[in-house]
Amino acid sequence: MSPTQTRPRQYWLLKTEPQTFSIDDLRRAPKQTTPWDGVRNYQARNILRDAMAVGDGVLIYHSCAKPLAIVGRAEVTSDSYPDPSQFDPQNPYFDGAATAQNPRWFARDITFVEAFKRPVLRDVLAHLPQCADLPLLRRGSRLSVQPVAHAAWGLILALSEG
DNA sequence: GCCAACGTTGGC
DNA sequence: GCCAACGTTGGC
Repeated sequence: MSPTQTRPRQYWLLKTEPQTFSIDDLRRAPKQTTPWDGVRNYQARNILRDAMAVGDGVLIYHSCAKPLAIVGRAEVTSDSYPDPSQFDPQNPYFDGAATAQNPRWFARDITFVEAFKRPVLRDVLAHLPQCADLPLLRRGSRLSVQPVAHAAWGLILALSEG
């Protein structure tokens, strides 16, 4: 946690395909922490780089999964830093246009907080007025790093507790 | 596996 | 700067 946090805590949602990286992978990661890297969309990049802050809350959503659901919670635990994968030619996320002086893509560390006892299903979210503004539920939305309003955050946590 | 929606690329 | 083509995402 930053001792100099200067704004109210904000909330975010991160999409991940569990066959690639799941909430259990995060739980079992060293220090229960992972770099959230490989993001190659400018809008998502901007959120990652500029909008997030240490201490912010993060919901983890499993896409391409059964069931589609928010499955747990994490916390932002680092400032943004250049995503190392953009510099590695062996990495699928390599970007030849990026340089150390002028990185294009950014990452942050996130740390496991809990796996929901009751994952909050997409089908349920879709019926909640408090969640109507979630980009997640917008038709055709592909944003993998997105904001979550306070009301939605509170409701989702309440639902996760049953 | 399908395909709609979206973002990016590149020719002009 | 337009826009068609293409690749990717991600629910269904």
